[in-house]
Amino acid sequence: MHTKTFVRFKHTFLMAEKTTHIKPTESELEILQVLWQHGPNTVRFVNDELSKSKETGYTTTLKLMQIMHEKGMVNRDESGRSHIYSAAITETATQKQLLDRFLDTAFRGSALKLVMQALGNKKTSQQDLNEIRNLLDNLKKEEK
Amino acid sequence: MHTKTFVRFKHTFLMAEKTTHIKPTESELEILQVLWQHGPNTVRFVNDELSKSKETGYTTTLKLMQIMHEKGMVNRDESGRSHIYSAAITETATQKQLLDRFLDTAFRGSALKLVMQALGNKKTSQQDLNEIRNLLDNLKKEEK
DNA sequence: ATGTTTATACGAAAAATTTCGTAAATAAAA
DNA sequence: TTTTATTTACGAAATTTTTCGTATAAACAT
Repeated sequence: MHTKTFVRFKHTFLMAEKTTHIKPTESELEILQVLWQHGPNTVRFVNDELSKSKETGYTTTLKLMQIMHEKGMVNRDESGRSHIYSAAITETATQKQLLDRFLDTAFRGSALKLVMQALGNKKTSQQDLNEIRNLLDNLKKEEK
Repeated sequence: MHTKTFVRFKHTFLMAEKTTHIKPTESELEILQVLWQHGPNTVRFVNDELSKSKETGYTTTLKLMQIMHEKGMVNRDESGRSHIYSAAITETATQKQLLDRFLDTAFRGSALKLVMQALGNKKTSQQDLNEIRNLLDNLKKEEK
């Protein structure tokens, strides 16, 4: 889908084509994960990867990827007999989208609560904790 | 669905009714949010709340809440004419569930990436940042 | 009492997502 | 060449989620 939004900028209004609303389903996300992780690949490869963690029929994966192509979620190279699919949206952009939505629906928008849950529940490595600490320091500096 | 799990406690094994696999759909989650935020309430109230942010028919909300009741996701008091629904699962337990799942599907399990996105994207308040810092300090102390 | 509003129950349509079977084409193997 | 395997295309069934219409009963107002 496609939504138009008004965005205030200085003293003018601009139309912003919001390419938002990439809303991969759970299955689509699993496929994107494979493509992000391993780069452009065939349906066969993706299906083999998915098969490692769950039952999945070849034509099911194929159909899903064809649909994703229709939606513009993946590109495909049709030059060879087996088509090569690649993600058309970046991992971080998608994560940002999903996170925003998730934050709203699950944590009523409170990033604090989400972060605390994420850190509290899981045993996070010492190194990761340090990285977060650095990020915090940077954020502090930025707002002078 | 309902699963039973063994939980080790001291030197004994106990059967724990794990209300695991609560997988509220997006609509169900919206309803739960209202119940968590405002406490036990009627379908009418919940529907009015939802109506503030989106189109929603009364019987639609009713049906959803009835289904949620069947699933054991909410309790209801049928003593009066208008039934009073209340959340049967806690907000934090549900958040933990959803977060775990979300972490896997969207961030491939990396709490670090998720946290950094959450903090990086959104402008988090100074106070929130401090709270996180405290949490980090506590986590540091705990592992001696 | 009679009509109007407001509830629940419930079936079933509508929409979205996922799974699968089969046909047709191409490549590879025998 | 002839079979066998692999691939895409595609329709449609199966599932899940969401929405809605209608019947029925209770409460309320006139």
